[in-house]
Amino acid sequence: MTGGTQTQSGWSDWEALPLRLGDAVLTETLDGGQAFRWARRPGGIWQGVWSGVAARLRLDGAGRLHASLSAPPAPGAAAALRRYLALDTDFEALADTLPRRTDKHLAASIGCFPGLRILRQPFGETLFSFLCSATKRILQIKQMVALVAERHGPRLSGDPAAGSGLPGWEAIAALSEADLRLCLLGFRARHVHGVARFLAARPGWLEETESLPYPAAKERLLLLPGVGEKIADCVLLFGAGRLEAFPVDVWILRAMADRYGLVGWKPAQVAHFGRVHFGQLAGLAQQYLFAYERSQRPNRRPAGNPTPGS
DNA sequence: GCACAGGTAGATT
DNA sequence: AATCTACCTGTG
Repeated sequence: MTGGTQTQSGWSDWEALPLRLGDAVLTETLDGGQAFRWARRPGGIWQGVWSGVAARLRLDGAGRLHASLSAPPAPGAAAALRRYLALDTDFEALADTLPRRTDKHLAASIGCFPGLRILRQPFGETLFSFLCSATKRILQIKQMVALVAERHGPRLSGDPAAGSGLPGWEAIAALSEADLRLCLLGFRARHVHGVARFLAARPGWLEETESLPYPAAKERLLLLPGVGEKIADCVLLFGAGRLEAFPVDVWILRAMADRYGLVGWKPAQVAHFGRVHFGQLAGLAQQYLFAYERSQRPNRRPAGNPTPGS
């Protein structure tokens, strides 16, 4: 180890990124259910890990985003951060092409989260994360994923507080279903284990899937155990930048029923409506609607809470 | 103590 | 083809 403040602290100097956004929007982007490996630390610093890179993000008083990487940085870490944050994509301009002039609710949702981004996470890690997501809250998904990383993933260099990366699919394939259950995955362990074996038998399958056009890529993801329509679309939206992917979950079903009058519509019907109504960037629209809906009723049960005494 | 959680898959009608 | 259910388990 040579001297210098960077290696002493374990983190590189803060560097400004070409991004301005509000604190609530940053929180929604990093911790709103796209990614599950970010934690807010004292001082409003977000720390996250993906594909062997550990990064810290914070906003300055003017709302500009600043980043610091674990030191010594992994090769290509700076480029990995730009890709992860999709800095080459102008989401505000894209949001402007959504039908916000004719869709009041969409306009309101965009207005609530100006600058909301779709992350471009590693494909394989996104698949793993969303296999863990079935009927779990974000906090619990984060706990499961963190346990798998701590127990079975590679320790990152630099600051010990940088944590561990997720194990790759080859490493997951070496785990038993019981190992995964010990990480609180529950019945999801069988799905993760099944996917790991599937991928182990097909080298290059995942990479090829990521490179295919959206319909073909989705068709292939649906072959995986534990991957249905919703998870396939989440993996393609958050892990492959396919902004046409339109995941339909309980929040979107609620939004469509309450805001668009689509009461009683099935997920497949809502998915079709989304594609037609929102177009090629339906996934971006979905993220605004999702964020808005969660902000309206955070952590609340459906109305009609039964009274225990009756 | 008990329903619920950003679902999926297999059984049943 | 549409609807019902089991699957795990930490939180509220």
